[in-house]
Amino acid sequence: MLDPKLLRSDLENVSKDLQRKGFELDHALFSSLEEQRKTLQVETQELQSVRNQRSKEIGAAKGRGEDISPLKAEMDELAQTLKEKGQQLNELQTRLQEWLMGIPNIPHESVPPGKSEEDNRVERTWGDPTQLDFEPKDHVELGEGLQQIDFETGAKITGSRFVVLHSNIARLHRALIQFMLDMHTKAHGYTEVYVPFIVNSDSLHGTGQLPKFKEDLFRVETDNEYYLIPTAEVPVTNIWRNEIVNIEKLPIKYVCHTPCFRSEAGSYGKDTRGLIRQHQFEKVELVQLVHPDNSWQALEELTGHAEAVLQTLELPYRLVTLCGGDLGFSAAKTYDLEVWLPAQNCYREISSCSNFLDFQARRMKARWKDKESKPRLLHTLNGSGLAVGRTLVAILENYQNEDGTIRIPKALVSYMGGVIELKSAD
RNA sequence: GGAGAGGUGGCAGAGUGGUCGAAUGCGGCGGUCUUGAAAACCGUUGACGGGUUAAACCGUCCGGGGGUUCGAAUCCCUCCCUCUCCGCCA
Repeated sequence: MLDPKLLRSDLENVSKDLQRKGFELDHALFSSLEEQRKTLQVETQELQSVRNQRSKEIGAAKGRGEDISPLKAEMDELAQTLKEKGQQLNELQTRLQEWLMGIPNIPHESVPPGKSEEDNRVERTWGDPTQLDFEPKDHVELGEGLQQIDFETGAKITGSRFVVLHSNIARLHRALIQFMLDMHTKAHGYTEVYVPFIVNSDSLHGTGQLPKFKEDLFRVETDNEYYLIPTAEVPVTNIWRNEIVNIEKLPIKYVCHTPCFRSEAGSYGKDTRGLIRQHQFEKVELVQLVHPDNSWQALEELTGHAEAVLQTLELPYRLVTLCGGDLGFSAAKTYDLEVWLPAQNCYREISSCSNFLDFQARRMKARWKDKESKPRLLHTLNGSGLAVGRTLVAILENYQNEDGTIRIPKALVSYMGGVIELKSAD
């Protein structure tokens, strides 16, 4: 959520900045709601003030044993007016709040203009695209060839966009998770957390998935309004919802492995082949809560932590800055890491690292405080470190041999119990 | 699932219709004392919103929502959460 004070004081510029995200701000609506709110709020508060004063007088008069019935009659009318005004104010504030919740974050000035991913800016490339002296197979062909990736059974058990992994590919999938968690805890100073995979709607409002993106979520059928998490970002960031953290604890850095569940509404027909876009996938997520002065530096660092995983696995990738139009709802700036996939002959997203500034923190009331000052909003960041399924895809495709076997990256051999190659007999 | 107890400020904990945003203790901050620190003593210390150049000032908040009342932390309804015991169970 944006700062309402900013909207009141600088509507023109906010509006201009939001256009870079392709968002049209309704000036007239805001101005009119805001004006009504102000008038009503002042009126209501004045009435409340009178009521409080009169009530005290009644109390005092009663204490002296006086007749209070004339005073009470006067109060009846006041109470009635107050009730009406109060209700109007409530409705208005709810409307304003909902409207505000639907406004995306303002893109940072360094975010390139543009409408779609074609306008994203490539910042740097690491490694050379893998050269194979044979026709590369894609991960589906490789996995099915080894009889260790089984989409048909996934579809039978549940439906499309689900998968069953077998034997050493299942193990490699697990090895990747352990490897990533170990790296981020040991080398990058993150604390590992384990969190619920089902969350309530308050948490989803906090990080920005609700109210606008309900159709992307799986709702759990219970009396409570519960959802499966679309990313660990939701439960992990919400650890600090409605909390005030002592400045000495900053920065807070969490790493968390969870499954992620996404309905993928609106992506019908897109990436229908393979592991790239599943309803259920594993992700190791990096989350930071930092002092507002440090969030831009933290974004560079966090992105570097995700890059380190790719580098250690020796997977070629590039780093792009998302353009305004491709930027997510809550983010002020996002770096995507795109890994090279030989079979597709292109780079594909494997990590997304964002700075949200105080946008999520304001929704969540996640604040920090030092000795002298009042509570102030934190800045939040997160990034994939990395998406596990897509990393598996990248390894299969980049480390394939002509006969369809797969070499295991050096860094993973110990996690694979010494296995150095995936073969169909496994 | 059954029975019971409870949710109050950073924490602990009093408060059962008015002068209660809330005693007291701890913690925090400032000071006295001290070469310094500790102890002791004194003072101070909630959040959010409106308002103001700044202040003054005003409002809201005692788990959430609703109700009764001139007036609610306190009474009623409802939901959520925590704890204890029993049952079941990875």
